[in-house]
Amino acid sequence: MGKATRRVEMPTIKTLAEMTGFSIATVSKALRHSPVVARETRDQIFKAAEEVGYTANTRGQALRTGKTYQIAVLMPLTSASGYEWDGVEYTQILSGISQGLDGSGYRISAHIVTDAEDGAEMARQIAGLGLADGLIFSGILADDPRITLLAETAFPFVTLGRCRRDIDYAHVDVDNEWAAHAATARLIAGGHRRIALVNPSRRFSYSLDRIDGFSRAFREAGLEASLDLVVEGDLSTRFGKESAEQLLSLANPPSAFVCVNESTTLGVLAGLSALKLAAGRDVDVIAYDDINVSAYFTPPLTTLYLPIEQLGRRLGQFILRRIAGEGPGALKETFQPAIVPRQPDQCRMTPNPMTGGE
Amino acid sequence: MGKATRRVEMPTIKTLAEMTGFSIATVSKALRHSPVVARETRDQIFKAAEEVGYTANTRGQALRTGKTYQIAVLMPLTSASGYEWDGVEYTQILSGISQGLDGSGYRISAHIVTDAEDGAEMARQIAGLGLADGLIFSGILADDPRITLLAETAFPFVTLGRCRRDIDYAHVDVDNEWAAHAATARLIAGGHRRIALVNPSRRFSYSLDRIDGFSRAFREAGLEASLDLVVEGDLSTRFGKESAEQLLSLANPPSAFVCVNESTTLGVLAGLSALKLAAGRDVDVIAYDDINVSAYFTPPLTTLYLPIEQLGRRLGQFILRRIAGEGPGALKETFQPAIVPRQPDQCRMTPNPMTGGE
DNA sequence: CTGCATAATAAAAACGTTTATATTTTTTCT
DNA sequence: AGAAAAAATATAAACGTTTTTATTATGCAG
Repeated sequence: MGKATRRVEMPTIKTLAEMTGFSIATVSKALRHSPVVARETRDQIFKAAEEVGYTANTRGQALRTGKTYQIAVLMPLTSASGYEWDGVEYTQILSGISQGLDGSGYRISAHIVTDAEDGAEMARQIAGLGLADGLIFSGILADDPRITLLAETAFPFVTLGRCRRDIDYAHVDVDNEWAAHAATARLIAGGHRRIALVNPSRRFSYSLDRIDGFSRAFREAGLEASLDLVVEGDLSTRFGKESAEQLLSLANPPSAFVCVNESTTLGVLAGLSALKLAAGRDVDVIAYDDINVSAYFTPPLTTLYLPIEQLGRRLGQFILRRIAGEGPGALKETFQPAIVPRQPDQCRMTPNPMTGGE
Repeated sequence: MGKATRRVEMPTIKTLAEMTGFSIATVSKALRHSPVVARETRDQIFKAAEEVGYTANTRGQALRTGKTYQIAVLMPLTSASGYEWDGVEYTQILSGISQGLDGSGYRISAHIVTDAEDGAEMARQIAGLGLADGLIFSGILADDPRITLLAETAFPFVTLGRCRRDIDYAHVDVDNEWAAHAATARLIAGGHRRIALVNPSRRFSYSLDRIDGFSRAFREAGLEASLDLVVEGDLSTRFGKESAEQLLSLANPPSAFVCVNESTTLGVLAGLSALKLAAGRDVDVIAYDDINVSAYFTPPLTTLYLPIEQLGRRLGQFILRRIAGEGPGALKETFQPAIVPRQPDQCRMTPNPMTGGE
């Protein structure tokens, strides 16, 4: 009447009750395949439902059951202006989660958080107010307040990454220690002795994991790790560029880089180029590869490929199982990255007398 | 009792009613700042609310009002395997939308869609079942079924991009015709005559816009547009590389490229590199810059910078106004990209006798 | 047949709001 | 002071489900 094109009245459970002559209770039970209702009546009700195109009203269900049929995902964005590569991998993560949730009726609600405190507050709110039935988040700190917070409640959550505290919770992770070790060992085998590690802040758990792997590779080779060449910062392209420039201007510069993600890698390459150096010729670079694009860098780089979408898929599957009541025990998985060699990664500089292998 | 750590009973409107001695109706009205309730009672009720940390139950509100306090965002992902740059700009878009929604109480629900049909079905569902109060989507086709569908209903939506049909709807867009014209004109002024346009499929509205601008630049210079050098495909890095290789092997190859986004640009650069050519030396490349990273390409490229996060912010603001009842009339904005010169973009090849300016 | 399980369905309450209508209290005016 | 008007609050219904409890119908043993 008043409003233009008033949406046609949606059929409810009551509609079906009137159509079939059964009570709304029976209709509800039938729709949920309850065994107490006779097969024949159930069929009848389903027929009616199909006829009028009935779909359960999520709001009614939500109120009654307390469920939202939503999975909240916290997307960490620094929102540093001009740093717009930030979080690019999140599209793939969301896509993966979405696949993992497929067919379950659960939807994704995305929440942008700008830092750990913000994230903790958001987690508290989501769990406390029941804004979602489950929570997924990443960017895990060595001592992550969100994990300690949520682990105390019964609220289902799964993390992408592990914290360093001994807490029992569902998670999916990449074996960062292994990956950093593999990259570093490969470079050491190629004759490199001064290797830079372009890393995120040590607050992040995976930052520490990478330093561990990095150190182990040196230790296993009987060498002293070039820990003075470990730099940490945001993962922006700018940071990569500045790091490369700064490190290469040192008295005892690196002959190779291990880069934490593609954004910084691109920055490092830009830094090399600004110094008239080239990866694969003057310096070797091995990169973590979130979004499968390093193959197109000039030159193509050796990478540690992280199947990010697959991780996302697992996150989705795990959160569903948590919501279904399963404990965190079996819901832990660590993916081994694949090393994709695209360069010989042989050191072309004479080993520095100060640090070279003895 | 049974369940471990049974979450403490949340205070409801009823709790407040009992605490203050008023009826739940009065409490409800007070909380919503209704003018009918006396100032003094309102203060009393707010004090009680604060005391017990009351927050309105979204599910109750949702059922009663029919509102979900959610904005659905359709994220188009081709999910072509190995093409993981796809949709990288979406993180920024979501971030922008989130900012535009800030303080409104609205949250974002993200829906991954794989193609236009999927997207149309999802739009129909969201609007039909009232899964959200508003809808935002992009990847607009010249004749987009979602727009025609939704424009018929009263369901609030805002698009990122415009379709080519004469429909009145809220949208935010980039002036693609202008941008393609600017890039092409700059290259023509630099002496280029054979210019390639690496473009998405012509199904997309903005693809056509870019061809229009591209053509206009030639027309205004009194030249024939090199329309044979317009290639279309998905916007993957691979597509960029293959396009560059294929175009440069033509008998009458381009001396410059206009690239549709950074993913393809990187591919084009990789293609050039594979042919032992370099941008800025043998060939000029101007790129659209979604995620502000072209500055770090080697060499830095001249780009058309799209303030994508800003677009997102506007999308958020517009959808709120649509939901508040405002018509689409004033909710239309077209952003002018900024051209960021980082190369001279001068043609270094002798003009081809077949097509050179006469 | 009566009584009693068992199966099938119905009735009613509840989830937490909002809102239309009804009631009470206060104010204003004659 | 008393009636009418205005202000403040209360009652009750509704949104669409699910679930507990109650009712009716059916089958079967004694």
